[in-house]
Amino acid sequence: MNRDMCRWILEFLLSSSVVPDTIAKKVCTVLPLPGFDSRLGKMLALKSIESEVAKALFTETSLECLELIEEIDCLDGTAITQAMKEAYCAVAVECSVRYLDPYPGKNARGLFDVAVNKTWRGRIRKMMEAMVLSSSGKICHLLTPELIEWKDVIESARWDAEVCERLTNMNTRKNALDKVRAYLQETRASMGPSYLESAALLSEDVGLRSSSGDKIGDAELAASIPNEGCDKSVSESALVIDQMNIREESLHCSTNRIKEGLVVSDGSALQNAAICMEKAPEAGGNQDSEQLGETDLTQRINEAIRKGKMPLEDNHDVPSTRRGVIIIDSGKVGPATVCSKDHNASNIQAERVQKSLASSSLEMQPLVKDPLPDALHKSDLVGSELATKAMHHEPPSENQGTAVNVPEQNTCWSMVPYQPIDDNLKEQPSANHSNSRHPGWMERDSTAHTYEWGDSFNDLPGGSPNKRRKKVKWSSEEEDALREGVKKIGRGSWKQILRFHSEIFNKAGRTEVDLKDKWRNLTRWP
DNA sequence: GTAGGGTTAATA
DNA sequence: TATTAACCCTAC
Repeated sequence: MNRDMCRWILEFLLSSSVVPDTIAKKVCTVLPLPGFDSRLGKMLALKSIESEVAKALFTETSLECLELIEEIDCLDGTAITQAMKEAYCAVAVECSVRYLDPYPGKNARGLFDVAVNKTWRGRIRKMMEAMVLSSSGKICHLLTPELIEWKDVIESARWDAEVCERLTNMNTRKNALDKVRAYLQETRASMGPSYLESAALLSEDVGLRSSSGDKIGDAELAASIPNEGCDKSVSESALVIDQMNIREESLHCSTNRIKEGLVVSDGSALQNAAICMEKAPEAGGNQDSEQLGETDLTQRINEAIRKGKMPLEDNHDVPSTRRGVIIIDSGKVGPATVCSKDHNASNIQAERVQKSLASSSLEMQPLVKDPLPDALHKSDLVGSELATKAMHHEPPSENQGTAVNVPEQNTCWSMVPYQPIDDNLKEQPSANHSNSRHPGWMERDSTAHTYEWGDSFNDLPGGSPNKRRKKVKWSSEEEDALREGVKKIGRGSWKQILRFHSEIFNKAGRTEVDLKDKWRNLTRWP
């Protein structure tokens, strides 16, 4: 089959939302694929993300795909949009919170720890380190202040039961779905229709115009076809097929390889030498490559990574799989990231990382005590609450996600009432709340009489009970904490906001009622 | 636990 | 004295 036709078909399949993901994947495996451009690489990554959206189940695959798209966009000079940043952040949060349970059963806490290690202490921390250590001025656009802020929150959930409870009361999955869908919609729109769709539309137009007596030339035909990645001078010339051939000669990026092989992500080589990759073997493939197992391939890549920087020329020594391999080298030392359905190779990588994380998690367990008392574990997991929790959380294993039956793209069976963060919305009743109450000595009972803070304890029950507290003006720190709490948790969840920033609000002995009153003051006047 | 009306005290 | 912020009370 003509390589251009293969490209057009693949582009159409990847760009079409109506083509089932399974069919697109199947075609990818049977087409004799040519070298690919960044557009197809991006489209394939988008398709992978859409696949997870359809299952309402986010894994690190989506994070990796978003990181890959960011690198492609940077190379192409495409701006990294706010929607993409928000989507990445939301998925990162969901990838951890999905394993979170404020009243964990056996091993539940360990799974959350592993997720935090993989996503936040591994992936995102490396981003931060790369930003700090990078001498080339490499900027990771996905590393936003919001993401860094979330890192602290997620980390604190490992030992702070209140944060843990607050996170589980937030519907991070729906938030991630919303953000990712918005990003996908925006990106699909910006990428425009596929070549086949454009050609079909154009042919209709040509037919109409021909019938009306107008003529259309080759140049006009070519100019009307979207042709990202191609020089303008080329796009202005003659036939579209010629353009596609020229583009193919000048670009070396295999979407198929992204999907089928390993992606060793690294920035500087992307910036300095574009994407260095193996030329995909033509039909029949490279015999040596086929004889080498993917396990060997993975080991050799990891070995190269362990040594430090993997020289570009070394890529030629890396045996290609049947579909090839993309090696993107930046000189950054890090584990090979797996972005594929290539289970033989990627599972080995994943297992290696998981073993490492599991061992570190086991080391942590004797040192970190579960902050929740046993009584909470027992008393709260009863009746309808238990049922609600079962709905709230999917089985705490990424592998189990594939078993979830999601017949429709927009269906999320494990959805819980959305916890709004909009100031104008009221928080939904919490599915998880403790019946236990442990008021601090500074915390007032709303039904009790009040006292001056300066009063001694001896004055309290027996003294004059109706004294008002001395007025304590709100500091800017308290106001900022309140605004942040309302933004993140939602207006009306004063108790949760109080707990979230207890270190700030406790200084002046604020109560949840104080927070409510203060917010009323802050929003009362324009 | 929260909302909303009422009260009090500081300040211009 | 009017305004405002902080605090109190009570119904839900």
